[in-house]
Amino acid sequence: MAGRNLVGPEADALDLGAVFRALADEHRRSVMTELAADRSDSERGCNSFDLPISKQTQTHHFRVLREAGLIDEIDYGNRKGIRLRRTDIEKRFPGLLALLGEEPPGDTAPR
Amino acid sequence: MAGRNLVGPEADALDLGAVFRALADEHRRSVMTELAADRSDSERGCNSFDLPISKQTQTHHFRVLREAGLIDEIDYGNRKGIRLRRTDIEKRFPGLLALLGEEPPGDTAPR
DNA sequence: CTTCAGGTACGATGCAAGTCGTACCTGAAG
DNA sequence: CTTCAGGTACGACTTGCATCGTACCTGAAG
Repeated sequence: MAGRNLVGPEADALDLGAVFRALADEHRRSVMTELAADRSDSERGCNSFDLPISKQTQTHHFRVLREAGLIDEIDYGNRKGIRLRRTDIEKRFPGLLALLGEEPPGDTAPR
Repeated sequence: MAGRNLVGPEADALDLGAVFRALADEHRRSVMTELAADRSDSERGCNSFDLPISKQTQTHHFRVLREAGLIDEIDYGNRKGIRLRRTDIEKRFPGLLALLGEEPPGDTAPR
């Protein structure tokens, strides 16, 4: 469990309702789709997704994703890292991340 | 495409966002979990789920599921039949229905 | 030290959605 | 015909949530 100082639920405690609610939002789903597409699972800066929303709203969305157990947030003080919890997700909900790839890219426009 | 007089989107037009939004609600997810568990895919009456909500709200939820492309609603005039669109769902989002079985039964309490 | 960019906390706002009350429709059974 | 259960339509209410404004914190660079 290295590099996870802003913690979400454990792998066994992932709630399907929270996951679906998290993925119901277009912006959060676009983030997850990008993360799922990168098989290297490298840590990313949270402004590397260029979401068309304010900083405060981005903070809110990343918090929702973390509390759903989908990502880790690594706090560096004045910046933050994002990493997909691929193994935990695949363990609890196998095939979920593959579904995100089924969505045609470019459909991530707000509403 | 027999027995589908209240139609939702075609199989190719299923929207992942609409699906996740539909499955984000506990009541709708409990319906889908029951339907997914029955491999015979027999048609069911829409009061066979004993949801702890009023008739009007049930109508609303079944409409959302239909418009998301997850179920068919067969109108008999004074009653209604519900059938899971398993093949369409599996074609567009393979593995999605299996995820619903990952949820422990009895977690379908409201809120 | 000051400055500045990245990020968070708190509150307010606006809109979407879940819920139900009332009224109405439909078809089957008396 | 009347009665009744199942279902819908419309509207109202309430909650949840996405969004942003303001203020504040953190760490790095001058």
